[in-house]
Order: sequence, then C-alpha cells, then structure tokens
Amino acid sequence: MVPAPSEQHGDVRRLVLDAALAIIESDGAESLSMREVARRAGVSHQAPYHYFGDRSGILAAISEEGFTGLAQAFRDVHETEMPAAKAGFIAYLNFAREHIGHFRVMFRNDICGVTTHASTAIAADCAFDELRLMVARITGPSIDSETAHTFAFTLWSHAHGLATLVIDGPLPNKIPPGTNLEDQIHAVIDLSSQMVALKAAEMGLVPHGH
Amino acid sequence: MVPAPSEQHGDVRRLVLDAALAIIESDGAESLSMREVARRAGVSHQAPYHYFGDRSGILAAISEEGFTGLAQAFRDVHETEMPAAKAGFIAYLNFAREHIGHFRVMFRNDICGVTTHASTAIAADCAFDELRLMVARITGPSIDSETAHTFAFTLWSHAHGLATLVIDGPLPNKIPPGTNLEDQIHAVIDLSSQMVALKAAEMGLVPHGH
DNA sequence: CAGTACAACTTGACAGTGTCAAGTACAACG
DNA sequence: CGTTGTACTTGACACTGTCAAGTTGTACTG
Repeated sequence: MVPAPSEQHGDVRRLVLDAALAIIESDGAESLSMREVARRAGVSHQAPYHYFGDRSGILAAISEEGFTGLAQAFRDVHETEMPAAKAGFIAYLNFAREHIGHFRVMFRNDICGVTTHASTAIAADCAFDELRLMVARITGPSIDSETAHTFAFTLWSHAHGLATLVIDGPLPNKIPPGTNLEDQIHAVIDLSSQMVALKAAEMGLVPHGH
Repeated sequence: MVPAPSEQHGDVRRLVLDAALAIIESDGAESLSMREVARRAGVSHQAPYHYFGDRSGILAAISEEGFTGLAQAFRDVHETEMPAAKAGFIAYLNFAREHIGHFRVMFRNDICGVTTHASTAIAADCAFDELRLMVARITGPSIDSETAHTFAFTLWSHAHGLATLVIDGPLPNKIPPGTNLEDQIHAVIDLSSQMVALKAAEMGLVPHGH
C-alpha cells in the first residue's frame, strides 16, 4: 500500500517531480532527461520509473499537478473585485508565468498523453469546469449552455494564446523599441477584456456581482 | 559555393526537411531524431548535420519555412471578401492545421532558438509585418501606431490560442457530447471576430474596403 | 593536364539516453 | 521463521546527438 505522504517514501516522488520541473523551467520539456532528474534528486537512474512508469508518466503527473493549480487559480478569481474577464486573463497569465514548468507540459497531449493518463484528464476536466464557472460570472445566468460553452472556449483561447506567446513564443522579441513588455501585455489584456465585455453587453448578458 | 536548387544536391536538403516534417507531424517535435530523419531520407546519419549544423538547426529551418508560409497565408487573406478579422482567424487556423509540422516548431524558441538563427528571425518578422498589414484592414488608417500594435498582438494571441488548443491541446476532447468539433471551432471564430468588430466600431475605427 | 581547393557527403567513435530485466534491502504480516 | 510487497539499485541493450576524420567528385588555377 502507498505510505503516508509525510514519510520519507513520498519525499522521493516529490524530489523527482521538483527536479523535473526545474529542468523543464530552465531548458524546456524536450531537454527533460530521466537520468538527469534522478541525478538531481539524488537517487538511482531507475527510481523515477518506479513512481512514474515512463517518461510520459512524469510529464502526465506534472500536467495533473498543473491543472489542479490552474483550477485553484480560477477559484481565486472569484475573490477579486476586478471585472471577471480581465481578472481571468490576468490569473491565467500569472499562473503560466509562475508555473512555467507545469504550463509548458499541461497543454501538450502529444508528449504527456492526457488521453492515456486518466487522473490527468480528470484534473483537466476540473480546471475546465472551474473556467466555465468563471465565465458564468461574465455572461450571467441568462444564456443557453451552448453559447456559454462557446464563450468559455473563446476566452480560453484568448488567454492561452497570450500566455504561450509570452512564455515560449516570439512576442517578447517583437515589442516595438522603446516600449515595455509588461505595458504591452497589459494593453493586450485590457483590449481583450473590453472586447469580451462589449460582446456580452451587446448580447444583453448581465454579469452577476459578487 | 551553393549549387542551384534544381540540382541533385539541393534534393538531399529537401529530402531531409520533408522527412523531419513527417516525423514531427506524426509524433511531435520531441520525437524528432536526426538519425531517423537521415534513415528516412536515405542518407548517412551525418548528412543532415552537413546542412543544418545541429538538431536546433533543422528545427530553425522548418520554423523559417513555416513563417514564410504564414506570411503568404496572411497575404492571401487580402483576396477574401469575408470580414478581415474572421478571414484572418480562419487563415491562421487553416495554416496551423495544414502545416502541423511547421506550426509545432515555429513558436517554440525554446527548441529552435529564433534568437540564435538570424534567417528564422527575419522570416518571423516578415510574417508579423504581414499580420500588421492585415490588422490595418480591420482598424483602418485612423489609428495611432501604438494602438495598432496592441490590436495586432491581441488578434495574434486570440488566433494562436485557438490554433494551439485545437492542434495539441485538450480542446478536441472537451467538446460537449453530441456536438461537432468543427461547429464549435467556427462558433469560437465567429464570436471572436464579432468581439473584434464591436471593439473596432466602438473606437470609431472604419475598416477600409477592398 | 596536374594540382589544389572545396563542397558533399560517409564511416567511426564516444558519452549520454530511455527502458527492460534482474537483483537487493527491508518492513509488515501470518 | 517464511512469505509477500514496496522501494528501490545495478546491469545491460539499443539508440541518440555530436565531434573527428576520411572519402568522393567537381571546379578552377597554373
């Protein structure tokens, strides 16, 4: 049976996971070597396999952890006084930047196989449910579920695109000379959330308050 | 000196590139092995290095090719009768889906180092210039360059997010049961372009016609 | 026409990689 | 004490990226 997480056994799993995250954060997911992970965690080169099965297993575990964290980030948005759309964009981008290791893996089911790892898929579903709850704050209750779904997908796309372009894409290199990256990012977030708010208003949707 | 591209010499380069693209399309960029590429191209395991220097070199070449293609896709949008925003979203998504191999690499400067490969950076700049021209069709001329830039970034983010989520992300697995993926995608594109059009109208921007 | 230079490769070697297979240490349980 | 199971370790294998050195053919000089 699995020992209590507080015991030393659980530590190796955590150690391995943290070592993997450190590598992914600094060099990207491609550079993740199981042997280097093991070396940094101070265990034999085969120990990680005991916990995660194979390379995709460790990535799936990171992905799962990431989705759980993202769901929490979405939940935390409910506490804000900011307009929900803007707060959502900021939360998404902040999560991505603060958890680059997780973020780089989460949306890559080509390398971690969300479809093959059930618990990762469940965590992803939870995060998406939380996103839909957040979107419901923008659209209000007077909306059919199909449109609500489309709204959720759309906002997700917008936030995701910005985050990926900022983190691994060429966006940081493409800001005009003399301008500040953070300012540009906030201008994009502002513009995006204004677009969302305008459309919601045009559709006669009323966001519900706190 | 470099031989004319029509000669047999150029063929190897093309062969290697195509083999690499085939691997990336089917298995992702992580699974790209230089030796497997060489094997499929029917050359020695070192031949690809002759042309591309190292693993990141081949990825940079693919990236460059991709950005050149994307720029062309943007140019082709000018021919459409559709509203520019919607046409742009569709063009971006189509490009991504029809050139998965290129797309999976282009925006990953963690693996192909756009910063280190000059010609790739130039191609990326060209594509971005073309994007700005396209955005100018939406915003019209009555807009200061800073706002125009923000508009371009924003639309880019929106389109990019949708494309990445569709191609490698969990979006295809997250459509509600009984609904069609293509319909969902088009609903998102419609909603996004409506948001853009609304904001442009609110700002008093007038798109210029054909 | 000999000589040289250079591009376009090939062959060989090396350290490092993912993963299968087998072993060891040790606690829990009967 | 013996069995069972977890938590690893050690060893091996085929494969990887890349450096170094060789080979072939072609172009161009003297």
